[in-house]
Formats: sequence, structure tokens, C-alpha cells
Amino acid sequence: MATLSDVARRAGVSPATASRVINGSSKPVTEELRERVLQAVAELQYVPNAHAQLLARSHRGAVGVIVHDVSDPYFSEITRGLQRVATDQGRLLMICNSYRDPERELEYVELLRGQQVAAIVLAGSGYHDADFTRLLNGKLAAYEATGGRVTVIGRHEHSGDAVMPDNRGGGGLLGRELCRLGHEHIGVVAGPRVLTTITDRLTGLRAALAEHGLGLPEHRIRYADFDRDGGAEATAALLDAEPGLTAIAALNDSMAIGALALLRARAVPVPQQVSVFGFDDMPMARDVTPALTTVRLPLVEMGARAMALALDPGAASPRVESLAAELIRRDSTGPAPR
Amino acid sequence: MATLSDVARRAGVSPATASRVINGSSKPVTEELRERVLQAVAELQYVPNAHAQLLARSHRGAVGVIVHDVSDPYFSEITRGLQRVATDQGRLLMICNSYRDPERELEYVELLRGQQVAAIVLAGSGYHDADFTRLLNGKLAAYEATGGRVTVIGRHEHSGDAVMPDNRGGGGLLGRELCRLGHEHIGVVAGPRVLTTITDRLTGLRAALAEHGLGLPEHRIRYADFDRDGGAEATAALLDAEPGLTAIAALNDSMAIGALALLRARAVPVPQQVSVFGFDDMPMARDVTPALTTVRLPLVEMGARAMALALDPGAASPRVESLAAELIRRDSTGPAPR
DNA sequence: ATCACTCACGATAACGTTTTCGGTGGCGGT
DNA sequence: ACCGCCACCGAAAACGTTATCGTGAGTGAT
Repeated sequence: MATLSDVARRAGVSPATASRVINGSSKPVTEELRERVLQAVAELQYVPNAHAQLLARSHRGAVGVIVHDVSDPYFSEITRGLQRVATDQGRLLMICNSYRDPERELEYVELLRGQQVAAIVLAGSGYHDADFTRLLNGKLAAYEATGGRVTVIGRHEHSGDAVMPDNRGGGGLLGRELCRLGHEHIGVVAGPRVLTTITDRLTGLRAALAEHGLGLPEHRIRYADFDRDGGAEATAALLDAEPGLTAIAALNDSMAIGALALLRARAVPVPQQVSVFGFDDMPMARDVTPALTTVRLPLVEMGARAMALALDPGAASPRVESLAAELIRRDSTGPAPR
Repeated sequence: MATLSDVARRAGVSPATASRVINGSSKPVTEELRERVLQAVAELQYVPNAHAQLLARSHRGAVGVIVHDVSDPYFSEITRGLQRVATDQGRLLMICNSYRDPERELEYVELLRGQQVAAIVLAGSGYHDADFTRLLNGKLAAYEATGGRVTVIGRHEHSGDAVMPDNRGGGGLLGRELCRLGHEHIGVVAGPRVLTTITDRLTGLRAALAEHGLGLPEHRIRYADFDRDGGAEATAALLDAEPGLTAIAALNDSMAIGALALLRARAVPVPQQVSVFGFDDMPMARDVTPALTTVRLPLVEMGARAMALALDPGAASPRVESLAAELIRRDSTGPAPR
């Protein structure tokens, strides 16, 4: 690997001047020497060692992001927003998949801290787990104490900058729409109950139903994996236990798509017999058949805002940006049959 | 930021011993000192500076990946495979999105080289662009000359280790299935013609059709963006020009989904009047309606193999692993109407 | 012709680790 | 009591870069 000294030697200058011309500028260098250095760089195919650079000028450049899984469209979208403003500001983005493993999440915080990132963005739901939360907050506090910035997306447990999708409000939209359509026998296909996202959406939904005098008994809620197959599984269990359901409210679009697949397999007409609701409005939601009625969360926007917050050094006081949910009516829902 | 010297000072030892106990092992250290160091680490919340470590022991740990866009399911799947074996081997994965911009691709090669990554994986189609190819190969060669490893996925232009999906063979499967179903008026919805993936799939398709005495005139091929909206656009153009088509062959699933959306919007029954074929078998393909007939590429497997190749230092001779395509029949295709 | 004075460049000290290389102490063997 | 040996630890040199600080030569003015 060619080093800066190699370049300097070949150009017949000192490493210092070589560094100067390669950095672009700052201090003046004669045109002739600049030429020679540039040529040496080209001949040796020299690329600066990023680690040495980072070490020398302690200029934290990169930004770390911890998400559940970039393959998951929910996080793909958020990541897109993060990427956009990060690269706009010339920052390198380090993406880490925690696969919702708290242990791994802690490890990644350490790793990113070791990488001297300028900021850490934690995206995705928090957990109902006091021990873990304390541990995580401890690590984050240590990071912040040394000048690092932390921004969370959709997690209550951290007390710093945050962008929060209105999960409760979204649950409310869902509940009111269910009532408007006259559904009374409603099954809920939910993700793992340790996720705060799930409980938030559920409480919003429950509150809205209560406004119309409807309860949401626990046996009408099935908790499963927060993905397509979990959705199919939970829907099957729900229908087996209670064949009279007229609506399935899935707490994310992946699960809703699993629900649709299962209903199609059982030849249950949607929405004539059973209506299906999703949550998130992933791009795929409009392409399934019937197109999915869902609660839209501005995912890309959430990512962009979070990165803007993370990169803006201002405001000692924690800033919380709340982003509203929006109901998107499509073809998978209709009035309750009677 | 607490440094190793801080830890050493607080523990009353030299930085050398502190380093020894933190590294886990190598040289023996008395139990008592080890205790003291560990406690100092805990108290100071010390995390080693990764850049300094990388610099000191020039142990290249991370691996870089350049993909088009991780949000794109095609690359999400590949990335999943890459991730799996990378983390299995304790490697950190750096993911870079080129958004199919050759310029950015070159930049990322430099960046990854600067990061001293152990290997670079280039995923996605190559370009029909001799100048760019020469430039890229130059940069890659420089990287390999200094001990870096390069593995490509689905790109012909690099002469090292490679994992190649059988795009031509897949095109052939498509062509033979079209003939088997009796289609003669076939429109092709293609991505940008500069992508070698597109031309490979097209030549395979063309060859198979020719075997059955069918031609594929250029006006039956529409080139558009390699995504959903491009698929809808190309399908519209195709149908407007030639209403009598009985089959649409899209060269990836995203485009096929766009085609389905457009056909639904125009109330064209699929597959009764027009059959739709996809390519890649992304997870979403089975969830659209009608479920998409497509050519499956083992995407996760491709990623896993590529990473295995990249991390296995053996074999000076370039290894090329070819992975077969497979036809997946679903509901979006049927016999040609007459 | 001397003197400040700028200007372009080179030494050199960081940055935070790892690692090699001596050096100290204690131990058993003759 | 002396010598070698071993086990453990600290001093110091790397790693590749940036940034500070001099230093020499060249300028203009006096």
C-alpha cells in the first residue's frame, strides 16, 4: 500500500507538502511542486489511509445508524431519508443491523463509539425491558459525554433528540375508521408485545374503539413475529378461534400482507367478508391485491429529519419532532357485512 | 473521550499492560493488575479507538460492499447473504449505495480502499461503457496489488473471483415458457440497455424464441427505468403501439409489478388477455395478485457465496461460481388467448 | 547594504494503539 | 553465594496522517 511518504519521496518533497496539496489547500504550495505531487499520486495510485487521517485530525466524519434490518422496507425507507441528508452534508453513513437483538444493539453502540462517529441514530421500536434500557442509556450517556450526538427514531426511552411517528394517533385513525365502517368483530394481528411501537399503536386503537363503546378483549389480539409470516400465522389463529371476525387490523404492512395471503389461501373474500388494515404504508402496500388500506407514516421524512437533528450541533435542550400519521384508504377495506 | 493512557494511569499501570489485558490475551498479566485495569475500563466507560487500532496492527477487518441501492429488494436479498457470512466471520460490513452512478462507484472504491477494507464486493450489473470499465478495473487492480480482494456479483468486466447468476439461461427459461404457452405477440419491458444484465437476459430470451422460429423485433422492446414506474411506463408504451400483445416479459420483478399495476388500471385481465412474466423472484412476487410467474435467482445464496469467496484468501486463479436460474410458475401467466 | 518581513517549505510533535525489546524481580540449581 | 532462567512489566518505536513551528531564501523599503 502506497503511503504518503512514498508519494513525497517520489515527488522529491516532504510529507508535509504532499499532505498540503492532497488536502486540497489550506496552505499555499508552488505550482511546480503541486504538479509533481499530483503526478506521484496518480502514478502510485495513492489513496490516503482514512484511519490515519481520522486519527490525526480528530474530525469525526461518519455517522452511525442502528436499525433492525435494512432489508425490511420500513427501515429501507427510513435509511433512504437518512442517507439523503447525510451524503448531502458529505457524511459517510455506517449502517448496522441489530435484527432486534438487544445484545447486538449494545455491541453496535460500542462499535460505533469506537469508530468515532459524530452521531448515532437509533431507529426502530424500543423495548419494554427496564434492564436493557438502563444499560443502553448508560452507554449512550457515556457517548454523549464525550461530545457524541444521539438521535432516536420512535423510541421513548432516550431523553435526547428524537423524531417520533405518532403511533398512538395512527392507532386512533385505525380505530375510528373501523367504527366508521361499522366493524364490531375486530381481530388484531400484532407484533411482539415487548416493542413499544406495538403497545403505542394498540393503546391508540383501543382508545378510539372505546370512544364508540367498543372493547378490545385480549383474546382478539394475537402477538407474532413482526413480518409477513407472523401475520399469516396470527391471522390463522384468530380466524380459527373466532370465525365471525369482519376485520383484521395488522400492526404493520408486512403482517397485513401475510394476512391477505392467508385469506386468499382460505378463499375468504376481501373486503366483502373480511376487511384488512395495514400500518406504515410501505411502497408495496399499493401493489398487493386488493390494495392495502393502511396508516401512512412519513418514513423517508422521518429519516431525513432525524439526520438533520443529529448533524445540527445546536440546541442543548432535547428536541422532539412529532410526525403525524395519515389514513390511506384503498381496496382492502369496506363496510362490515351483516 | 477516555483513552488507553487514561485507563492505564487510573489503574496505575503502563499503557502496554492495559492494552494486553484489554486485547484479551497474548501475553500473561498478573491477576491483580488485570483486575485493576478492568475496573478502570468500566469506570471510564473506555472504548478503544478503532482507527488507532486499525492503524497500529494493520489488520484489515472490515469488508466493503457496493450495491445499487439497499432499498431495492434485489440488493436487500443479496446484502442479507453477504451480511450473514460476514458477521459469522466477525467482519464488519460497510454498505455503499452507488445508485447506479458510475462516478459514485469509482468514488466508493477509493473510499473503501482508504478504509483499508479486506475485500470489496461489487454487486449488480455492469455497464456497456468501455471507458468506465477501464477506469474501474484500474482502480480495482491497484487495490488488489496491495493485497485487497475483489469479488463481483453478476459483472463480466472484472477478471477476478465472481459469482454469476445465469442471466442468459434465465432468459432462455422465459423464452421457452412463452413458446410452451403459445405466445407469439410478446412485448419486452426492459431496463436501461447500458446494463449488461439486461442484454444478457435479452440474448437468452431471443435465442430461445429463435429456437421456436420466433423473432424479437426491436420495436417490441421498451427500455425504461429498472423499477416499478419504469415498468408501468414501458408497458403503456408497448400496449399503445401494439394492442394485440398477449404477453409482457418484464426483465425484473419490480418492472413486472409496474406492468401489473398498469394493466389493472386499464382493466386488462391477467392472465386471460395478457400474461405477465417477471425476473428475479423477489419476496414480493408471491404477494401481488395475480401472483407473479418469474425466473428465480438465488439472491441470498449469491451474496453468501460472494462473501465466502471474498474472505477466503486461497486460489490465485480466479474462481467463478455460476448459479442457475429457475422458472417459478404462478398465476400471472397462462396460455395465449386466440 | 542592512533590516524587517513575507513566503514557501521541511522538521517534528502529536493522534491512540499495538508490539518488540529490554529490564526488573524472584526462583531453583550447583 | 552466584548464575542463569523465567515471568512479568514498562519504555519506546512503530502505524500514516495532520498541524504547529521554525528556517531559509527571497522581496521591498530604508
